[in-house]
Amino acid sequence: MTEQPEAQDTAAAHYDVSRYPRPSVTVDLVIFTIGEGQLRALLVQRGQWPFAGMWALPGGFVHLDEAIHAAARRELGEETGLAGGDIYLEQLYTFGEPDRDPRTRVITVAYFALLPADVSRRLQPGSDAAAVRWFSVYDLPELAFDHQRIIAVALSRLRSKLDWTPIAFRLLPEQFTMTQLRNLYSIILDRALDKQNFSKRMLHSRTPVIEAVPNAHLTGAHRPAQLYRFVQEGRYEWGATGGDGP
Amino acid sequence: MTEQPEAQDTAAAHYDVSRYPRPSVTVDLVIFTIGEGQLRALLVQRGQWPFAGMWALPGGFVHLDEAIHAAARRELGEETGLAGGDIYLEQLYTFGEPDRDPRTRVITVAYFALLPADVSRRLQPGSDAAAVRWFSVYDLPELAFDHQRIIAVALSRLRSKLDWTPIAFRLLPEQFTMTQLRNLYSIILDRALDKQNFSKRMLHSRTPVIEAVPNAHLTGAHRPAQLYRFVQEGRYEWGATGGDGP
DNA sequence: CCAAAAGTGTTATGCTTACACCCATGC
DNA sequence: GCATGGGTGTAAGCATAACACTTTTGG
Repeated sequence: MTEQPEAQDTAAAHYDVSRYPRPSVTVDLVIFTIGEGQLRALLVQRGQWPFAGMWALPGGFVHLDEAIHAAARRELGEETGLAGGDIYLEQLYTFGEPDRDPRTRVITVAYFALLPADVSRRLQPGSDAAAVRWFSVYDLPELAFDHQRIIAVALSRLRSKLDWTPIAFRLLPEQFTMTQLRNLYSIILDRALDKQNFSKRMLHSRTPVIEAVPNAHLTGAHRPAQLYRFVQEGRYEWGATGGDGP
Repeated sequence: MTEQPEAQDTAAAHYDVSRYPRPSVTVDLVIFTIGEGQLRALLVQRGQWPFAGMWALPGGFVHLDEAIHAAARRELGEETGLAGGDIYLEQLYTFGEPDRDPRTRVITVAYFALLPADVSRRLQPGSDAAAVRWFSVYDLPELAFDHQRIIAVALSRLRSKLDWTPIAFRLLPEQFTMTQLRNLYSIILDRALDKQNFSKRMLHSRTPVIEAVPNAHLTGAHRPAQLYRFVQEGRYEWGATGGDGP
């Protein structure tokens, strides 16, 4: 029977539910951003047992009166100082091996977030002088708990979503050049991409996803580059952003 | 800080972890099968408050010393009588709105399972004369909790995985005709599929996924149909079956 | 003038789609 | 022999991949 431990019917069954031993439930966040030509994730250094001194994903407990996605967004805000709900946040997977935390049984619902490059650059990670740092996902330190695996799963999800959802734009400023966009894909997919074919795919696809910003050009050391913006053509199907669920 | 509620460091922090209020954690199962030309899901009728008399997904508590995927597989065995680990089982999503269960805070990790048509046909659902039944996913009764939504998410996941993973074969017997396979896709995707093009896609794809069984034909009312089988060409990348994780 | 980066065009390939057609069996 | 479902073939269209080329700026 649903919600019943041993498929037993008892008259007082609706009181039993709270008598069973309960695990702790946390959320852990894989916060991605693009910085200095690298895909980076935000990590915090642990101050105490277990895994004292090691780096770990930001996270925390889910409050009893709080939705899981709300806990994830709260943690995101606490960790980055970004209050707005405009940061991409998606539930990743739930990890719950009995021995993943030596203290007690802890089940963690992992989320991943995407910070636009310009946002994370303005950010003061660890403004309280705490040990909070961006790490390249291809050069991670030894991680606490099963966080290595969580990041691997997050990276895998990010990669696979890259070419069938417009998720990439959540890592870029509102306006960007074609080269920036291509570099983003190149960094995440970890392989070279043909300049022209990439551009064609983006601009001349059946349902166009980006459009040129009129009279907007990025002036730099060489020929000015056209600026593009993402176009949401009537609400795109995102994975899961604001609410709780896909 | 990870695993800490308020990002505070205290000396006795490793004792604090178990003092915080903890939610109950369950697993709920969306068990799919193909029966009588329909995509069906297994439901159980609730005997008590809350939602007494209504239909719900099979599920139960995660034991404290038990991995989540182990709990899901245990429930699958209890509900279907199938002990083997050869049934496809994949973590779907974690639902945890504070009010989704009127008894107390219950977070549920939803899984979906795929039963081959021949297996579910041999099955005695509700052998203990309990109210356990297969329902067409396109004609569901009113459901308890947020189970309607869980099924919707499961169906969506099943559909999207259909054409980039060999997940369909987990719903068919080991050998099947091309028409059976096409009907399966047709039922799940809820649209007609061209006979020849479907066959071509299956047989002449770059990495072939099925192969003809030599000298095996299904004899019926008309021309005998070739039997095919799935070919795993060196361990395919499944979503998540046995272990815990994608 | 020249290096560097932006942007354009052309061809080949391969998968998908839409159809038209033949084959084998039971009644 | 004929209805029914199983199986094969072909041509058009679209998207991608590979690659050579022109344009525009700053120094």
